[in-house]
Amino acid sequence: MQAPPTVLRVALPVPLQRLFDYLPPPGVQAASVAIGQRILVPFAARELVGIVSGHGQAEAGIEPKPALALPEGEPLLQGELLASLHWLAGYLHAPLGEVLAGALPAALRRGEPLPDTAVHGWRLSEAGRTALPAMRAGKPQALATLLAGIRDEDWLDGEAPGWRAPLRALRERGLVERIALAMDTQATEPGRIPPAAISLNAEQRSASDAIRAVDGFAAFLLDGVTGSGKTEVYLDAIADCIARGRQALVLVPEIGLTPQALARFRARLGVPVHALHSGLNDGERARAWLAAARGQARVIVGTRSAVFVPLPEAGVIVVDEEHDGSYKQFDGIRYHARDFAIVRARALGVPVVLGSATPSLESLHNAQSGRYAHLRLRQRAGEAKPPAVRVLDVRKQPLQAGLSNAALDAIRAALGAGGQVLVFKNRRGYAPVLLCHDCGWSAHCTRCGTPDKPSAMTVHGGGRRLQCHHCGHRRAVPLACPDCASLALQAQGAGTERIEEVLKERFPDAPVLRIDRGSSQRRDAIERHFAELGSKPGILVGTQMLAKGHDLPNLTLVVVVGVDEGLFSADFRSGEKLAQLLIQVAGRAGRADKPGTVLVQTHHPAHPLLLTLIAGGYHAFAEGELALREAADFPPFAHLALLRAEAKHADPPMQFLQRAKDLLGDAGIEIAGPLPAPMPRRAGYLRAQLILAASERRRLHAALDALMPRLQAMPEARKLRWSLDVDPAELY
DNA sequence: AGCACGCCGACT
DNA sequence: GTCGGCGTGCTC
Repeated sequence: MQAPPTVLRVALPVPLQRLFDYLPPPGVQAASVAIGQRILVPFAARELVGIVSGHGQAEAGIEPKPALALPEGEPLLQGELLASLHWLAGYLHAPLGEVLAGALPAALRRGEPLPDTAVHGWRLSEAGRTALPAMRAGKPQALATLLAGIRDEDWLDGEAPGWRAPLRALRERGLVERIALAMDTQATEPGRIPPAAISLNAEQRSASDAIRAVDGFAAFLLDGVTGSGKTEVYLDAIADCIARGRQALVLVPEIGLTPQALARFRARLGVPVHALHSGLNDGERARAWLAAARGQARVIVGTRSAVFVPLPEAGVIVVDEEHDGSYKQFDGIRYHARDFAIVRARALGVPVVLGSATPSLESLHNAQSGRYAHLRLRQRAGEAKPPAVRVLDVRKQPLQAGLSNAALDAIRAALGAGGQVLVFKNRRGYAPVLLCHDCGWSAHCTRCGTPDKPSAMTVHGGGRRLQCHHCGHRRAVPLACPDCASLALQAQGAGTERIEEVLKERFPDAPVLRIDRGSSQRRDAIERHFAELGSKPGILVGTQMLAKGHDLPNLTLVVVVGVDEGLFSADFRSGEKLAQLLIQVAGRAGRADKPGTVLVQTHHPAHPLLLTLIAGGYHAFAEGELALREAADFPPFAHLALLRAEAKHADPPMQFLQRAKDLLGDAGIEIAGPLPAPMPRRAGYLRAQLILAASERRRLHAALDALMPRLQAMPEARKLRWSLDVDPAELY
């Protein structure tokens, strides 16, 4: 017979691979505290919020402290989610406490009380009904008209964007009142747009039938060209899931969660759709997370971190644009939301649908090996033809801000025919370098780069500011050359700002809109830009942010510049990324009845990636690339982990990684390095890395299981910053 | 990771 | 004579 527990084993958000024992708070029995409950405990000289992860007896020699409080009587993490998070901590070789804390929304991680998840609605008060007929036309009046009947806040978010400002005005005058609604009231709220019948073509139908037919876990790769209507298939699967009384989780890339996309889901599903993304404040995020935990949120659409929502009544998980790089977290807990979504779907026993026009090589490989069901959508809706893609050889051609005369001529022709043009730059931050025309001096970051290969700073802010793209360091452009005092300092190369300038000069009659992180911090800024342009002839200039998103009905020409960096990058994934980007960008041209053209400017017109991509499309490229990956023993044919280290001096990282390599000994895995990282200096820190690879995942993890505790125990480990990245997205 | 403790340099 | 630099050590 087991003695009753006296202590609670608590997982704390500290980088230590162990649990800590506490007595329950005064007056509470240890046995009455559930695993998964939040618990406030004293830890060294501070207070931390931990998660109860077990019960036990106090160990000899340790006097456990009493916990301070249990914020609530019920566990926040339980069932499948808790089990999956345990698995994730093991897979990432990360401390359980950090993984569990990372799964909670920030407000709950800080120990704040559980928010109210009741749904609220607004309606006119008695005074409001009296005042309405006499109100002046305007936003408050329009909102007051809507509020003649009860409207819940989700409905208002979807159907009356920006309703909060006029509401404030009405509330201040006492014309409206807030009412708590029951969930079912909300779902059947009159005035909600009824779900439109989802009509599917034959391909969509068969994909949808395959998804509907599964009972339990199955993974689907929904592999459909741009415009083939993958969203219709998602909507159908979600509608089916709702009809069966289950919850649906939809993951979308960071830039994919637009108000329009949400509105579409809301309108088509006819049930409340809960958004979970970085645009929400902590309170709103906690509320959506908890609403999912309580089964109140039936459809949750969110970015990367939404993969951590509890789904007590899960029915389906969808990962849109599954190849997108934003699913991988780059700091802290380095998880991959797509991969964790698959783990969760398996544990939940529900289907998971991975959708993309340009699937990751991992997913294609899994589809080919039969682990995923491969659903292809080959038809573009609306009879739109795929665009004609042409390579423009710019060797020895005069370039203006990186644009050749041939490209400029094509832009002129497209504008002349009433079309819109997208000038897409492959990577932000290449080039606009400040150069002295007299002596050749150029501006470099003092904190980054190596002496032989200093890292150039790029010109921003209309030519007045310099910024380092590696560490973010900024300074003003000097008035004169520091070396020769000449005043002939000029920006060289073509960032999007330079391209914009040249285009404005060349095409003074056409609107030129630049869209990148500098010019449009917020999502709605992009929306405004698009609205501004409408369907008039004009030119859009931008980077990655323009690769997908809004339909531009009149977009007839896409010019791509800066692909050459992607063709010859050191990273094994750069070819895949470039191919995906080119296909995504090309997919934006030639909607509806207008044929589109894509011009790819390059100094390497015969590069196999470009030739294969143009002749055979993404799948032909992927075939070839998979063969290369197999020959080179790279993912998905090998499994990688990257051990990174950095410090203010060069030696400790290299020595630490060498120690790690020695500890690994002959563990039966491939080890490369330690090597200085390709960009070895970053913000004054010197970085190095050790690449670990194995053809079998088990062997890699067995080696890491043995290595990690020994690294953590090393005294040197405290003197530098180091981290392990399992399944790194990039090798630098 | 924090945070305290501890032991050496430039300030009122 | 103190304030404060960050090296070292610990956290139930």
